[in-house]
Amino acid sequence: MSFPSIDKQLTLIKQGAEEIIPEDELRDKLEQSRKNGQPLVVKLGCDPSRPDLHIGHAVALRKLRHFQDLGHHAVLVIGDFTAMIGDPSGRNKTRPQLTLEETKVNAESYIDQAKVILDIDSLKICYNSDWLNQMNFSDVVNIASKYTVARMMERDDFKKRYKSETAISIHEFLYPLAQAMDSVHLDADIELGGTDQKFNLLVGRDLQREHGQEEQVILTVPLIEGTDGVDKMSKSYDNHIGLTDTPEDMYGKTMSIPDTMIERYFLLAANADEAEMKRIQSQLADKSINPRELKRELALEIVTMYYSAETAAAAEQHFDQIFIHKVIPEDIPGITLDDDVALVDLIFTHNLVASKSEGRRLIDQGAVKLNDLKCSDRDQVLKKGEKIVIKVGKRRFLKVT
RNA sequence: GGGGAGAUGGCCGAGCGGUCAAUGGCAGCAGACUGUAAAUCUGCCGGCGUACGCCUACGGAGGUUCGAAUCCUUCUCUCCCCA
Repeated sequence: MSFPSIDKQLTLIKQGAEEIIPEDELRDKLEQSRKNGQPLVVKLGCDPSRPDLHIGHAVALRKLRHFQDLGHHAVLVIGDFTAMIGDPSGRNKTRPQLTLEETKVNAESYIDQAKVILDIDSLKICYNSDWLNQMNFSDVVNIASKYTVARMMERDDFKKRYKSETAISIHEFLYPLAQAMDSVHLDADIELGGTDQKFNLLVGRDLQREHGQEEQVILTVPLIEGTDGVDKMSKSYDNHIGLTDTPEDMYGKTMSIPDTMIERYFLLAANADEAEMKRIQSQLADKSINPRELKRELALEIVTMYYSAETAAAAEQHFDQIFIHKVIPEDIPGITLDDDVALVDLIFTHNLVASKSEGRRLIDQGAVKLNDLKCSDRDQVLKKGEKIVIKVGKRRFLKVT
């Protein structure tokens, strides 16, 4: 097996990376591996407590893919055991604990989605319950004795929670230790993770040292902000772009990011290289391009990544139709009326509004259109057999035939 | 074991006997405008009723009061200090 030059490897590895600790050890490891023709073991842990992946997860997955492309040995650790603990990282409260069965189902869909990004043939997948489940209480006491509370409290989120007087359960301290044991078990050379994982990744180094292993190098990637441009992308904030989203949604959601996020998305979500980033930066800086055009480019690129160029082009066309030409889409839900019905009731029962109150409010605000005509009568009744297209806001439609 | 503080709407966070369906910020929704689902401005933002109204809500359960998110008792949970 031959590897690209060290500099070439480093360039790709560093692309979009937040931190590499310590960088000179990475270089050493790369040199060693190149000399011996021995690939590095690169570990990425994933949390199967949620089944849906989004492009935030994809940042780390693509980084892992980079290592695969360089000829290294990628290992995806499914944290089915650690999911039972519930990683508190970046959270301000304890995560719900899941059972092994629950995580198993999630893990399968996770792998299925990760396939789109990773080279599945050369990927090693393992479950950390395989070794963590074997440990007994005295083993746990033993590794727990290797770490002090003061060190645990260095972790930012623990510190914050402690300061803000929110609960920290003892078992949460075990999470970093468990994750570190994964590194020991795999004798990992490099571990990847989001910036919120930095502490956990560093614990891996400590435990490896305890076990007489060469310490892993850690590489963190930024956590991408969600489509609101404010919070970290997360399903629970409802600001995520899911890997299994339809191409239309994926395109549309990308178009909805604030302008300030354009650069970041290109770098983290679209894999833009240095030259491309430079171009984008200068275009944004000198205003030689309408930011909208960059977003189109971005959206097209992202959809292409997860689907195909043709699908992406179709998604773009779909978007233009609806949002620029404001055409009513083809595939809207349709119903037939068997009786006269109040408009408010109809849009409520078909989930176009969350409550009848909201429906009335929207009608008052002129947000409801019947066949493209504003309807301002909150008592509007639709007659049986009437054919009409109802539009609530810009995106909610119902066809009555 | 002892002493103290606290639990408020999706989140953060005011309120501390009536005027509280509860200030404000964030998120969300809509309208205008536009470059799009960007930015900005405006409006809405518990439910049910066409307005007055009714119901449900301020950790749970009781109680005091004409009246409680606000006071009392108790339970659950959290935090701090001392041992």
